[in-house]
Amino acid sequence: MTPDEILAVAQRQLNADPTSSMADIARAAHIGRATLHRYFAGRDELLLEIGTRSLDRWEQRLDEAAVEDVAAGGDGGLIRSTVEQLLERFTDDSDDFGFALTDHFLTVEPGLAARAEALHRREVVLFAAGQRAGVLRDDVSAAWLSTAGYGLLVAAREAIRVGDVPRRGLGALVSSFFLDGASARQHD
Amino acid sequence: MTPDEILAVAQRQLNADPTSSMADIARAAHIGRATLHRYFAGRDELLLEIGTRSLDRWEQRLDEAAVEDVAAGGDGGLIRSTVEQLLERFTDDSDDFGFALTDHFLTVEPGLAARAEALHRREVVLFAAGQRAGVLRDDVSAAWLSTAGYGLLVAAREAIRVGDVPRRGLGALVSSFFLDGASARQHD
DNA sequence: CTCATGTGAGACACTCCTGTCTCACGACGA
DNA sequence: TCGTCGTGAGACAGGAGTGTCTCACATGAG
Repeated sequence: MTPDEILAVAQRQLNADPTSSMADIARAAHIGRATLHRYFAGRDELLLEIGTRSLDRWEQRLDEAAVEDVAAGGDGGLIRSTVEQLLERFTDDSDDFGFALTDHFLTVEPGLAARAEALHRREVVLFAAGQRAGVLRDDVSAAWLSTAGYGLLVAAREAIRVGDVPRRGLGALVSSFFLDGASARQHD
Repeated sequence: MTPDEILAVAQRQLNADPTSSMADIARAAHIGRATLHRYFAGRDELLLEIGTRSLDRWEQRLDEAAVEDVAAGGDGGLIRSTVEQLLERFTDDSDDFGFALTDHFLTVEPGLAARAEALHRREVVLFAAGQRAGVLRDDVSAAWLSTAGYGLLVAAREAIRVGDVPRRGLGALVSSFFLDGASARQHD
């Protein structure tokens, strides 16, 4: 069993129960606790690795979408579709990294928090460009738009947990709600 | 120091650090650890009490808003303003009970989970009525609308934690975003 | 003044998790 | 076949949190 496979199991286990101990994780991976310690020196290191990978994924999504280019371009339609695409990808990713969204250790660890803050700022740049281009409302701060998107990801994870909503199409649901909100649209 | 005052301190402490121990909480309340144990038999009981009170508050908000009556009335405008009012109240309450939104123990504890599920259903009734009245979009489930509202409360708490957004007016921000989303409105 | 009550401080045993270590086993290549 | 390497299992000590108990002290009522 490779470190990557162990990490995947650990993520699943921690998503199910964020308080899982090293012994719980080792059991879920069908390996000895000592073996788990050979790969990851301690629980903190394991969490740190997962947190790092979740930020890697986030960063990768922003890179794929070329948010800086899109923002600089100022094309409203492109910005809007980029936001949609990002939210759908994020929603898919939240399957893997869901617990990282709200885990206290991961939000407190200085290195991770700094990286998360930097990625957050990249998003804010995109949202601000959308506001200037007239496709996103500008009566609220771009930072709030980004944070609201985060909240909807937490909601998506919760909806899956409870089983309220089918996983299929959840990404579209998130991005659609993000853009249009809950009101009935007057221009159908 | 009364039990209520102790609980208030405990909530503040747990909001700041959800992993706080009984000793941390006692220290924050400037009381002895034994005294804390006299009021609350154990950590679980303390958390349970806080969780119960957060659900009490939630229930109280739904009662105040008379959601069943409003839903049965079918008046679209009233439903809409009730949703706005609820979200603003919830946002204010999240100051006190923020950590309860995502705490694992509180979402897992069977009694609390059952009560939360019941309150969630009351909200869904209101949202469904809004859909029938034509003021809320009906291309997504009413359950998702309720869960999305929950996500925005998590976002509001996060925004305050980071300091991105002034607390004043945050309730209006949440309810406005919930209803209208992030898109620029075409009919300004 | 005296006594009862509530409190803080400390001690204690217990549990759980962690991190380390050793040892025996089995697979695998030389 | 024989060694090597990775692994699982178990033992161990240390630390942290919990829950209980005792005791000394202060406050306040009678």
